[in-house]
Amino acid sequence: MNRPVSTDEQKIDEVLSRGVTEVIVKDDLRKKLLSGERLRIKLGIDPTSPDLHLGRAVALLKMRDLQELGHQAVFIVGDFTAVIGDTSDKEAERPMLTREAVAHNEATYKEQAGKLIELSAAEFHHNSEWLGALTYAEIGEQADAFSVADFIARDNIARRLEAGKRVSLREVLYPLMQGYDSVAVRSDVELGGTDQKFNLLAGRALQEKYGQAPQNIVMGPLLEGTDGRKMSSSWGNTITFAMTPSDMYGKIMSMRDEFIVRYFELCTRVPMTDVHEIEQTLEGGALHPKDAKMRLAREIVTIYHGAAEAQSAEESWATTFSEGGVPEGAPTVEVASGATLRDVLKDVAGSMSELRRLVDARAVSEVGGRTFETIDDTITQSATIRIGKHRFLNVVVK
RNA sequence: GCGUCGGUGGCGGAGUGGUCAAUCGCAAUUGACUGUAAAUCAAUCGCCCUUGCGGCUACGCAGGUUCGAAUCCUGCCCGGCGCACCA
Repeated sequence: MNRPVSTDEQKIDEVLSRGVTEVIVKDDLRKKLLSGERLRIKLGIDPTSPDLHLGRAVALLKMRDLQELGHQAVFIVGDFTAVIGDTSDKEAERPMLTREAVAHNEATYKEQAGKLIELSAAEFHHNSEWLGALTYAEIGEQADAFSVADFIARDNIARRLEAGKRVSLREVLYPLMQGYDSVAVRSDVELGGTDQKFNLLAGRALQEKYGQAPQNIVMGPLLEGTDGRKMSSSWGNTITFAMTPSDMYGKIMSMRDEFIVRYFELCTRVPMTDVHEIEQTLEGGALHPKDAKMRLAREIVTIYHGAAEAQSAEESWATTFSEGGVPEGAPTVEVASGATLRDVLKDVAGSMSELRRLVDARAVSEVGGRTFETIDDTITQSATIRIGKHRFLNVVVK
């Protein structure tokens, strides 16, 4: 479990550069990594949502790299912060998480994150252990490390103030809590996204206040979703760890070309020399973007599901979309002979009006067969019905 | 607490008594083109049906005025801002 700490300079430099936007303080961290000292690497996890997406993989892969260098992974489950949470979401009233919910999400997290990191060598802590025990006096003391101006200067706060939006005092407390986590676990390095910069820096400030050496910070970029916007579950542009191999493969294939190289760098462990080569051949036109993407999809699916599954996802994708076949895993319904589209598809479409529109748009057809003309068309033999590009339904006539 | 401005479709944001199911932008869906990419073009984008210049339900909530209200009035709820109160 305690592997020796590696001071391989080349590996260390890759750790400090691949998928990294900023390191604070870079020289100091580099020196520490080279010193052979075993460092404590902190990564906070949010137990509110059980589904990890590829955006999270950036920090987790970084953690993995550091683990391989022999450093100690320290995960903080934000069970306390999740409750008091930051209210930046417009959906107000964040529900109080029950202990069961936290435990459940944590278990899911471990299961999913375990694809990327060595779980058995990682520490897990709950920040309710120490945050819940703080007294008002101590909180006041900590709060003294920051000025109101610091907060107002923050981009996201400033923008909301500008726009006349409400900013809760509670949100201002958030960095204090995250910062104190670093004190509690004696963090040497904290990982996070660039959006976390302020909170990460708060850790340094508080550690100094408590007489600890301030942690170094490694910030990674925020991964774009498949459509180029910020990856967010509400946009539907995420790729989650829990997706089936085919879904994951398909999602990656429908991603914008311009992110291919970025995804290789951030979401895979393909050596950077290969990544650079892919980048160059793509630019030179020697490599078709589709082929690059297929390799990318294979690499990523392999991480989460293994090589065999990746292989069959690729084959399934090829038959479905290149040869007009049917994907595996399409839902199946049984109907009586003579059933009409309206009977069979109203639920799939969402509403009758929607189904009418789809049929009018000639979006509903039998795979390899006719295109339906009206919602009263009947189905007399088993077939696979396709709605638009992505939705399939196997219909079995009894 | 007082004053003031505001709460409209997934989001932003028009509309301020009469064809308003609600201009427009974004997002989304579908078709064409493709590599299930992007870009582009086109259509759709509350629900229901016997598809009609059809019916029903919608503009924070509840009432009211009116032939008629998202638009006016009253009360309540929620948010911003200002002032005060409390210290």
